[in-house]
Amino acid sequence: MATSDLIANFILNAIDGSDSGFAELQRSALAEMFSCVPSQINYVISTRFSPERGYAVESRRGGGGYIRITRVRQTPRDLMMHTVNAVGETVDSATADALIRNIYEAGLLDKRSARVMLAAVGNSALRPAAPEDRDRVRASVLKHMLVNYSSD
Amino acid sequence: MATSDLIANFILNAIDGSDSGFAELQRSALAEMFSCVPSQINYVISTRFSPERGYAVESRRGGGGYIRITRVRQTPRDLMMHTVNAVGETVDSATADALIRNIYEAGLLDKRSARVMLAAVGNSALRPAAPEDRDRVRASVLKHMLVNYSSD
DNA sequence: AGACCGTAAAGGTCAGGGAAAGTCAAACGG
DNA sequence: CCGTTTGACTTTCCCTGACCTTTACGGTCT
Repeated sequence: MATSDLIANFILNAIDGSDSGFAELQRSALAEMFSCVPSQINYVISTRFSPERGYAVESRRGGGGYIRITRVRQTPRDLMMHTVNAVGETVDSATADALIRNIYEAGLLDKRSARVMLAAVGNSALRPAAPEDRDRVRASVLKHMLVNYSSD
Repeated sequence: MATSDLIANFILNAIDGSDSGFAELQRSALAEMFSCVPSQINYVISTRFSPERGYAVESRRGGGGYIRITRVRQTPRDLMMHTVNAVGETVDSATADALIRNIYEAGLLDKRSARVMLAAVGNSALRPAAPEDRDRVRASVLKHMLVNYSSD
């Protein structure tokens, strides 16, 4: 089995085995443990713990740095994940709008958060992005908001 | 946990636990207490108790010197306007983070909305935007979210 | 008493070193 | 070809120490 898969499994176990619901790792320690370069940890995270797969990642650099990986809550997981996947690599304004309204109607979002999300992915908010980047940025922003909303 | 975090928590408790609404500290005593050099106290103050995070700092040197840290309170409306203004045309990730945390600490945002906003303006979410556009997009998204949040 | 001065006791600033995570593109392997 | 692995380089954050500025206090001189 590839090293990356071993690392991914290790992280999964760390999340499941913690009562806090997230895994808090040290990149260099993990790299040491699996005898690989630190940047491979980033590779594993970006390929296996992406928003599309239902994970939110926070980190901090410098002394005492860490990487924290949280999985979205179990309850709304399927519906929310379905939406995140529906977003894809790019999404236009109208579709994003409809998706947000959809999960709001389904009771997965409270009203305030729904409004915040709508504001964030509107054409007006994304005006400063280059036109060719806009739908891609919109998709990324939306996915990040969704996984972080449902990850405690 | 890093020493600076411990010091920051100590100061926060000192503010909360005082009826005067501020903490009055002695830099050298605090440094002694945490076994660090005095200038680390300045580091903690400038990184965690900046005006952007909603704190005002006064101090006095010489015999009987002190550092006084006050949490600034404003009316919700003023704080929100002030924050939107502080964003400006561009805003970097660290500043956006501090601004959101500040209005959350002040009780203007519920926790989930704060999390959603933090996710939306994070470097990770804005990655698809061209690097030279990123701070501008971040500013626009943040302002739109704030304005729409407070309108009701 | 009042002005002046010296010293010690605070806090302030800044640059730098080191620790940790992030980025990116090239090399590798099935 | 595509996913994996690597390492050079960058960015962010923490911590320290050398040096600077301000203030209080006490003593001395007139």
